[in-house]
Amino acid sequence: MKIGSQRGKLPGRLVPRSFFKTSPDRVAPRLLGKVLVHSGPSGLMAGRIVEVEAYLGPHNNPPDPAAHAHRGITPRNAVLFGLSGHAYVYSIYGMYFCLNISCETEGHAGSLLLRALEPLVGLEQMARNRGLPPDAARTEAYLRRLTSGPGRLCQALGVERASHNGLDVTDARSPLQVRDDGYAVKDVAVTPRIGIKHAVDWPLRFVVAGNGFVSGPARMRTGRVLGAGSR
DNA sequence: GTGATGATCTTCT
DNA sequence: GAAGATCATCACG
Repeated sequence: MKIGSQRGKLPGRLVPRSFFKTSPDRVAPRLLGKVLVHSGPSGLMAGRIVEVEAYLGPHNNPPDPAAHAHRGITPRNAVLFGLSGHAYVYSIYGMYFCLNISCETEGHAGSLLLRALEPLVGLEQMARNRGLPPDAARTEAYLRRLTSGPGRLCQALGVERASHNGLDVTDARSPLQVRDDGYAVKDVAVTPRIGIKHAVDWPLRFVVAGNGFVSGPARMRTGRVLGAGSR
């Protein structure tokens, strides 16, 4: 399929690279409400970003011990040290993938982990990719299992390392894009990051306050709501 | 609802 | 050789 041929069908407008050029803790809250779009062999799928974690680059003071870039560049994390706005996809626990977007300037290796989407387009295909039966009722509990969680959203959209690592999400020709459809998030809440062993209480996880597609146990789905003007 | 357990393998030391 | 930015399932209350 020719990607360019369906450019006009994609929701909203492309988010420019300049959007990603600042530090992860500043970009992450602003990324909430944007739309992740994947146009691949199995069709168009899209979801609204409702949960993002920030991982600070090794230049940060103090350094972020939970970040993959913490000990410097390796073959795995090389994408993070390049231009901002590129997909960093890695495999985790031998069975899942996680999708990040590089940010900050070249060499600074800031990273944004996409942790949950609210599914918008291509729900049937997402369910197939996740190995779930189709469900006409589409209860919230069912929809949550599609894209609530970093491993789940990659599986739902068919994102994996071999074909998606290094893609430019700010390129109109890319099968993986971040787009802005004008949706405005009301409140952003902050919590500690999930599933890490270091810097466990740094407030670098950002969620759309009150959104049902945020991942994790109930007590982790709410947090301190950021005041107006801080985003 | 919560907490524990195991699956499974890539990456870096 | 160990750790790891996860998830599904199970027991329990």
